[in-house]
Amino acid sequence: MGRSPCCEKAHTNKGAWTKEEDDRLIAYIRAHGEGCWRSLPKAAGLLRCGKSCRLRWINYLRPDLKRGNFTKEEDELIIKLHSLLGNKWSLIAGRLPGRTDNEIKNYWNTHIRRKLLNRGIDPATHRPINKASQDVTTISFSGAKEEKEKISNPNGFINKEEKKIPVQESCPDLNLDLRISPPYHQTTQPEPLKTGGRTLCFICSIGAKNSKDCACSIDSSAGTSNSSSNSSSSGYDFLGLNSGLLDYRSLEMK
DNA sequence: AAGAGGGACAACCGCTGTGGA
DNA sequence: GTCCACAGCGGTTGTCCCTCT
Repeated sequence: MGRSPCCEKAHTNKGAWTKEEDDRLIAYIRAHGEGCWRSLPKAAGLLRCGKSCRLRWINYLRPDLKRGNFTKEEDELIIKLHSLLGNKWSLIAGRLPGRTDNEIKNYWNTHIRRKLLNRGIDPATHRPINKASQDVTTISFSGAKEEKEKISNPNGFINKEEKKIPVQESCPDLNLDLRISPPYHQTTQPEPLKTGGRTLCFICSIGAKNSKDCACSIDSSAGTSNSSSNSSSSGYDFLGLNSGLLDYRSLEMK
């Protein structure tokens, strides 16, 4: 049994894409649009697997991609979103126009992770490293895999660049300790966020419908009491998520 | 100058979710 | 309810390039 391979591997190219392959793929998608990736390589005359074509298009050839360095604003937005969503790179990418999940994932692993460590913040939990064990409720779907790193730095110093930087001093300019608190009180219009008569959980409200983290079925009557029209006064339209649209300009760094 | 080591990033692999038969 | 094809996702690997010794 088992699943058949996605393509005939013996007859497909692998590795870096050539200019000619790129041109063929672009021309084909311009003419026929995206979709049906399995049959695309053959139709476009490419000796590539459909998955490879899809990845190449999505990550590098799409015309709406924003190339170049990440801005400081993007940096901070990624950090905030990661603290909320964990390694849900596609969701994070969805909030950053012109950026791809792969790009963000690479950028996280190569730049931001180190940046947070230098600030004395655990990139997995977004808490100060020396306080990571405190009982603070934060939003994160990622596990505590980074315990190893904490254990490997028992003296409170991290990595080569920060030999002289005690972790104890967490960054003064960025508070990433994101929390959810229960509704302060019911507003006059305690309408839960509903779509088609169905109450949406927090996960769904941020666009992760049907995710395994979705709690709609678990607690559909919890009454998240969100009101997008009066979110700021209730303090419960968390990051503007009730509207289903997170505008990063509204994210304010403490 | 040359090799080692590490960083950055493109690409691949394997798994999961979804929809149709 | 089950099987299968497909798209999409996240983790991992491969490779290039730069810096250091």
